[in-house]
Amino acid sequence: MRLSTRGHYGLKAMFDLAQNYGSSPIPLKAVAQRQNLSEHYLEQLIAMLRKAGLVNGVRGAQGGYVLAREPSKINVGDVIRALEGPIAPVYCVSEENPGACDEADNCITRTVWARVRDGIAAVMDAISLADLCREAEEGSYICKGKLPE
Amino acid sequence: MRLSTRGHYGLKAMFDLAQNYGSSPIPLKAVAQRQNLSEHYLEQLIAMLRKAGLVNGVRGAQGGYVLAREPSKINVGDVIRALEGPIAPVYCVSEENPGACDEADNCITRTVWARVRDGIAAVMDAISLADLCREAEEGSYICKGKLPE
DNA sequence: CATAATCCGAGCAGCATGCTAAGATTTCCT
DNA sequence: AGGAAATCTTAGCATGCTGCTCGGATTATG
Repeated sequence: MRLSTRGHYGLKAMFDLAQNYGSSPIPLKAVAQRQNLSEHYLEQLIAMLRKAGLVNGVRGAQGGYVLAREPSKINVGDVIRALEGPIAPVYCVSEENPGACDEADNCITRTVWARVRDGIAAVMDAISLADLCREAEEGSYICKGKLPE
Repeated sequence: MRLSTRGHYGLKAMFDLAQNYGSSPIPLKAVAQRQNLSEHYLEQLIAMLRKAGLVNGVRGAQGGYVLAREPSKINVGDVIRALEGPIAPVYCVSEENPGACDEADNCITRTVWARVRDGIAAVMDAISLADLCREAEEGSYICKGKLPE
């Protein structure tokens, strides 16, 4: 039940771009340094985000990346789906193209996974990049230590 | 964001045991056949469930497995944690022993993962094996086809 | 004592992850 | 014009996890 680093790093990068939204394009090198990520690896992640229409690249010197739309119009679910594919605790309840049960599949467990899927999606779709920026601004989060249990 | 087959198959097996709760021990072979799973593979999964105290094994002929407590006292979260480890979309918000942020980790994203974690746990902890048996009994589920979007 | 079952551990092919590396291309700035 | 800064593209690769299989040891029943 784990996210890969793609989603993890990718959201950090998108948050970084959201914080700098409105200014000139942000080069990946700056994002990588601020977020402490490998620049080359980030290139691959941002390519996926670009293909998903979430960011635009600006080539050449003084180029970089810019969010394709306002931070309030991009939510965590968008970012994660672009990087990790459709949300699906198991293949047969994937958000897109859910595989059919095989004969003996007992669908009771499917209803569980569908509810888990919807729970995850509900959380992710309710948080926009703008929300994250605002929370960071307000300092309304616990940081530099353990999260509360 | 996927469950491995351990959680998937393991819950099916536990549901099977729950449906047969109260009778004599159920041999794994029967579970494997009904749920269409590899018996040898199931052995490994059930070993994890046994170590977690969720099932008891009865050795020898006419042996098998029995739930360690009433189906209403075992929920989906128990099963999944036994098979997949603590719920943690990313390592730094694991339910147990959450790793500390490294210096540059931007904790805003951590709050997202913590909320996702809690969302998953809330769903899983709210469903008991008894609930699943009751739903199966009532037929209050959509089966043999696609789940509703 | 044969049979049915749980237990235990080793092994292993295949796949996804998380990178690194090397370059081709585009654009800005001087 | 030309160099520098950046995006883009493709390939490759080590490592670890997954999803099994296999063989056997142990224990109880009848």
